Amino acid sequence: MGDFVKISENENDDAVEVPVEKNGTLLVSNVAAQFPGACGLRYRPVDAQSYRGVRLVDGVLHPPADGWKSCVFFVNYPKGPVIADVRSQEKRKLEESDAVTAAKLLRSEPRISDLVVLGLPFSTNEEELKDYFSAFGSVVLSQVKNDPVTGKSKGFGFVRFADYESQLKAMSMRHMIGGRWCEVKLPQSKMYPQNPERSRIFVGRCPEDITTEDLRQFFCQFGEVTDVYIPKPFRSFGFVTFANEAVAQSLCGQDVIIKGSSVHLATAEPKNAAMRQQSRLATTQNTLAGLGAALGVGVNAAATPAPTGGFNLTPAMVAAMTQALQTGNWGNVGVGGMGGVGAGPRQGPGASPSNAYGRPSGNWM
DNA sequence: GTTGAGCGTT
Repeated sequence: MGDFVKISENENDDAVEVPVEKNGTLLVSNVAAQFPGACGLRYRPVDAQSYRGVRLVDGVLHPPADGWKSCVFFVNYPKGPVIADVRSQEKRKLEESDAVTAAKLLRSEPRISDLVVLGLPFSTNEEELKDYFSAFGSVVLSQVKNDPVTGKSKGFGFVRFADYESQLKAMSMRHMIGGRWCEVKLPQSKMYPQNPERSRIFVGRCPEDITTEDLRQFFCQFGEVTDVYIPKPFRSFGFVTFANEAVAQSLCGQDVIIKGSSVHLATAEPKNAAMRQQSRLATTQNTLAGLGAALGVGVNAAATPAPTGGFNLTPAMVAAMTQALQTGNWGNVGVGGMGGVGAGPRQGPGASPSNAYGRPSGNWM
């Protein structure tokens, strides 16, 4: 039984040893403690030229057949469409599609977010909270939530940093504040509302020898896979369900190579739901056009050729953006920049310094 | 004057 797993960010980076649980599994949370934002692991089996994902169930990573000691594992991050990995699977034979171009452009820094601080001493005030977290970087928001009637602290609050690096640092460790261990997490309110129907993708053109395990191994590089289904008798397609619907949606419309076969990924929504989706998209065209303008790209959900210089966003990209517009969360779409999109609140480094102790403007609707 | 998992009166 190995005590540690060697994990590194990239092939050339030094590995970090992350402890294995008593039952031989590895917790994603432990990986994320060393690699903030990590959502999974992949590795190179000796007999394979492509990466293989580590099985992930409910935040628990299960050891591959050869165990944790067999090789170094690499960190997966949820940065929206994982184009680079798809392309390596395809041996870079395919032309760069519009979706790939769009995804590369859209794939910038992760977002800054307010962070919830749990477990504060009831005596800690907003100034002390800010002073503590200033050790990690510039604090642009510090709040302690009080009981409306008693006026006393409820023992939790919120902080926000001016830059994402500070946020990562603060999120990657526990904090001793006023003599108590406190937790710092992304707020629940910022989590994606998951729609089970949109978390599932259709995998078409499957070869007959494909197994649910093949699909699971391939798709877990993009995010946590919660279910794989191949109808019996074999009908050349299957379904893969992700824990995060944005991951599923980011893959739709692509062709990927699995076990040497080009399979097609599409939305698994029923037809009537797809129709409703279409009309919903139509209503957001103006907003998306504004987004496209901000990014300097053409936006066209029908993927017709752009006049000049720009490129199109596929329906899958538009779907991901639409979701972001509706939830106010761009985290899994990866659209960078604090301003100019024209949808959703603007908040953060650009906000006035007098915001330091309160009245955050980030209301996320 | 007490408490101790959680999620934000604007």
